[in-house]
Amino acid sequence: MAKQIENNKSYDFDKIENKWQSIWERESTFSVKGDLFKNKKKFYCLEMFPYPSGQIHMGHVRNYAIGDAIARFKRLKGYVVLHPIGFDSFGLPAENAAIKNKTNPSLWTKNNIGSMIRQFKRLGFSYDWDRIVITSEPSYYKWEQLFFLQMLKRGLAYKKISNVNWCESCHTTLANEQVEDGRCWRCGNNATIKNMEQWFFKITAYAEELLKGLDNLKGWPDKVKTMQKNWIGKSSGLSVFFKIAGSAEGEGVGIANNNHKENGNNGTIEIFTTRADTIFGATFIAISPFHLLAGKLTKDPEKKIELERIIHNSLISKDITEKEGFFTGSYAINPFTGKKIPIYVANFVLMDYGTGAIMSVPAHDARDYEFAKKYGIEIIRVIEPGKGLKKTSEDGLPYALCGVLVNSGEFNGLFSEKAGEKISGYAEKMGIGRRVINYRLKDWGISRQRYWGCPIPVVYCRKCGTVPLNESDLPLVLPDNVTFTGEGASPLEKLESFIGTKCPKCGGYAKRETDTMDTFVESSWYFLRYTLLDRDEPAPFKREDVMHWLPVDRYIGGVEHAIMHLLYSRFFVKALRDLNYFKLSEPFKNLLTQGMVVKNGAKMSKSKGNVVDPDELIKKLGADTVRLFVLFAAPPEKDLEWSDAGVEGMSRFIHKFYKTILTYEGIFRNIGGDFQIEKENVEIKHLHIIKKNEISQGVKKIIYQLGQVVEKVEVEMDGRYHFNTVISSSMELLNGFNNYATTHDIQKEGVLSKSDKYLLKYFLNSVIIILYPFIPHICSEAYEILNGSGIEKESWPKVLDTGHVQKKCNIAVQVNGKMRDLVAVDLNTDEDSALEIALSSNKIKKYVTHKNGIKKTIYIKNKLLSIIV
RNA sequence: GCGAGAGUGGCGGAAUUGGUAUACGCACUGGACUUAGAAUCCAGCGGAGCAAUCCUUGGGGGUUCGAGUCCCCCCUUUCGCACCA
Repeated sequence: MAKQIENNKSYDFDKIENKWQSIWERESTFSVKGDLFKNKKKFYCLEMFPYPSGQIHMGHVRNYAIGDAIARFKRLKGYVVLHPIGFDSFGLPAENAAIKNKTNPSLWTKNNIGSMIRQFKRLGFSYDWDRIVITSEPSYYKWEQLFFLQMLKRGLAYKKISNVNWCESCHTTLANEQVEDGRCWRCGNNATIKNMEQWFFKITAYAEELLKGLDNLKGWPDKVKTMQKNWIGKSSGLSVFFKIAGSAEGEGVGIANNNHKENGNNGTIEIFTTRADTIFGATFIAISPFHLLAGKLTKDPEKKIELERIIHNSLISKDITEKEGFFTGSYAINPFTGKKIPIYVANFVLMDYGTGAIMSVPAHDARDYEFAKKYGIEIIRVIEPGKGLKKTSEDGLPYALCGVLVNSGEFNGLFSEKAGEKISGYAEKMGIGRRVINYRLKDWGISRQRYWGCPIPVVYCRKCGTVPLNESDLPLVLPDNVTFTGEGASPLEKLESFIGTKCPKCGGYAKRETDTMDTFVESSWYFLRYTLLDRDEPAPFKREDVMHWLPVDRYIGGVEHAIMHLLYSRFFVKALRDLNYFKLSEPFKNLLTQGMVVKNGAKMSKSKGNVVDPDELIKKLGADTVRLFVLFAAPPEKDLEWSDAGVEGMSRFIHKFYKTILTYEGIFRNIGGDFQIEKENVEIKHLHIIKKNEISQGVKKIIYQLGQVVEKVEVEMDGRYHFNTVISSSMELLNGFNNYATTHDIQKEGVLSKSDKYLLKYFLNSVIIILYPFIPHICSEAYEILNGSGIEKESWPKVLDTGHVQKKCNIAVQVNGKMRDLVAVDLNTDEDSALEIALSSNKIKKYVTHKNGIKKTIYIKNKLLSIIV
């Protein structure tokens, strides 16, 4: 009923939006085809593609409205814009839905994609639909399997047994990046540790490049770069070999041929430290419970049970609530002091960082201190706070800062940094240690024990071992004929028709790999696939297309992918570069991370009951209104607080905007063609010439204001993307126009000169163009009403010089730094006359009684006069 | 604990470079139109005060003729990492 009333009035958004959406669809308005783009400026505008859950939410609307505004703006600025969309369609929800509803994941996914496409189209996003990517289709993942085989050949993909993160609820392993706060990123279940054989991508081979590359990503938010930097976690230090007392004594401890894996085999134990300067204070060695030596050195049966218990606890949860451990019974020799120090097993020592063993310096490390106190281990101070160094309140222990060495033999008196250098040098010279660089980053575990993912193209042959498929046998298609029991393992593991195959090498019986790839693999290269128009090409993409379109000029998505997706993608592009696909090192030049949409201060979620459904809102108020609100209510990088009343305000504005166009349509519809404002030198004959003396003052003024906004918006739309300020400026322009129009009664015959009419039409057209990126339907309609043609061939408005000279301006007058009055002065008035005028103001007189009393003045032309008395 | 960001009316937010704080919108109040309401339009809207005037950008200090903006300390809050040796 309410809608009926609205529709009977002027703005029938359903009709208008459907009209333009069908035009865009019919004419493929936003497709980039053929060679058209080759000699024009390009712009690759990309939003993170969605998982096809079937329902879009406000977060999507916001993400894609931002991207669409940028894409449409760039087109107006003359760029050929690649603006694609696709679906990240492998993943667990499809499989869970299949279990729950007894459907097929591929069918479920297909249906969801269909309804999401409908929703995107209903929102009027300007996508190039010819380039859609659906990652669960063999035509897509075929290439991913090829990359895998090529990476395998290069050693960038490999298999190993290790302790990996396991989510019992998702029944699969997780990469390190996918464990947040000890929990599974997807379901929030507590992650445990499992010892399993897994496929890995060797992302660590690129650790240094991934880190260094961040410096060049000028268009990324610092926040994201810091997060990646911390995640990569580079630290340089010293690894030192401590002899184990009583084992193979006298045997040389040369390290020339030693490597990590043999650690402990030759009667030594290798530790890693970033504080070599504290080595004289090392009073015990702590090793991880998973360390090879933990089992070897622990002889006492009771302690063996203790070790088992600690290992068990570490596997259950990554979270260590209390430090615990035990003395193994063995000692090591501190190579610098020559003293025997006990070797402890300690639960807080990580096996997969450094060497899995540390030298513990309780005097100068809080963790070691806590442990030493608990087990009564000796604490020796070796660092004193030096002069000129920042001191802690008491300089008590543990003292973890730098300082001057004491109790450190020949190194006494040196500052930490220098001492660290010398000690490291000494260790290297004596062959008992070496400088090393460690990264926190681990290789990317990509095996998933689930069905709905990209099959890993290898088989296991009893004779030949692990054998990759031949490239010509790709794609290895994920079989469709599976049954979902919902019990633990992937249905692939029971599908004999899939598992049983021939070994590509010997032709004998072989079993297929039943794990599938992490879905983050698909999203690591989809942005490359978009560049390929002809999907029948026998290639994942063409080098020339990638080199033309990439890097992505503006990438928009949620900050939750700051590490996972954005790090994997950077790695993948570097790996493909090294596989000689193209010369490109970084995929995303500029990154915009948008905030969440919240209601009543909380993230929208079903459980909180604060979800706003975009579909319903579009039905009620239209796509333009919804889009305008999500762009107006907050700058993109901040969280957006939902407000139903605020949305209605946007609807009101669009009504007003449309009404203005309809009201003045009659005056401006027949004003056509290009025009030129008269200039002294050149005039182009076929253009309408606007005579400056024919323009009324009011028109000059609003054209001047338009120019100011056009310039401001241009800056905003090219970097900061604070659409809220752009939209508010547009509102001011419209209000200004309406004010002028009503106070001057411009509809009356003879009020407007022909030049005025040309300029006011230009004004209205410009407002329409400025708003078009945000509310494209109504702007297309408004433009057509005034001009009889489509807005897409329009370009961004120019700033016109109508000869408008502002004669007066207000300057702020301060007395002793306090704002006292605003006075009107001629533009560019000099200081003396400005002061005269200011002093004639009653408000100023009150504070400045005598001109002689003035000590000093500060004058900024056309802005401010500051008087000090 | 470490690291990064944020704190401005009743609310979302503006002020990009130190120079008229509170643009734009929402909510609210009054008025016009109407039998009435909705919608629309007009006016008002940081706080205190009759007023002149004073106060106001989380709190305190500082630099400056002048600070929301720069510096120091503190508080609150959001996010990320969390035994990475």
